[in-house]
Amino acid sequence: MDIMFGPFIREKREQKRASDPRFSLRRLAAAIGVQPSYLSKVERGETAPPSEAKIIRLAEELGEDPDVLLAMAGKVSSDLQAVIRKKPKLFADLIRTMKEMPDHAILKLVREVRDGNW
Amino acid sequence: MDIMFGPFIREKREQKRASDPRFSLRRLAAAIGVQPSYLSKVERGETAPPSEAKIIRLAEELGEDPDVLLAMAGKVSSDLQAVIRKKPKLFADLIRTMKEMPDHAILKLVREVRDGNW
DNA sequence: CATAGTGTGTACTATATAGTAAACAGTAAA
DNA sequence: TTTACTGTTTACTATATAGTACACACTATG
Repeated sequence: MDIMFGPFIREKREQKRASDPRFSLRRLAAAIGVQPSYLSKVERGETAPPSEAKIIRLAEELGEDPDVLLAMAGKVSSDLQAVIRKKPKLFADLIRTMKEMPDHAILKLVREVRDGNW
Repeated sequence: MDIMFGPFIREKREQKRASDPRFSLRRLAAAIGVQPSYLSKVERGETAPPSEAKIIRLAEELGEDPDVLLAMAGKVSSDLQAVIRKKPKLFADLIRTMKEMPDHAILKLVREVRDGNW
């Protein structure tokens, strides 16, 4: 799940590139603020995925979900971590409980809590 | 919230030490597998908190909640992170939604989900 | 055929993380 | 007064993280 980050980025970039020359490796690298050589190595999985900040910039440029890209890179966004750290017992409990639940149950729960049906 | 980790450990250790000589700095250091000099620096906040593994050993020895100690050290346990990474969208959504809820609401929700009232 | 742009290979580098090892000074008991 | 502890100081160190800088070879365009 970790080796796929680079190739996934490459694929998405090349898809976009077919219709938009701004998605050349060099131009994307410039857009997210890294050297082309570095992005090249990242995309081929020769190097570990970049920092959280660069991954979020990539997500913005490619129109991908930052949490998903971070997960592919073996990371969890620092803002989520901050939420957990403020109430560690509560959130540790919540997450370990929800771990056992099927996707649709979590989805439903989130919707109901957010809609105030709680 | 980060500077308090060391002093908190020292306080808990000294409390235990009053009735149990196994909680001298040197003995506790040996128990968790670090040099006394290192634990000394950690307890005085001279050095950053130890690795997750050592913090968990500390929690075991001191009878504290590992998630709470990790939070004080500015960390989130890697098993929680793994849960989030497996379903990043779902859990990112869940956590950001629950962030706004009061403690008792989260607590109640966890209890009800766990008791199957869901 | 020059030049502008493509991706890649090679060689480093700065900073953070997570500690070790040995010696030192003080206290308490045998 | 030696022995066995206490906690601390000082000086390093290995590994990981997150990249940079420059040169190279190739392709397409004007």
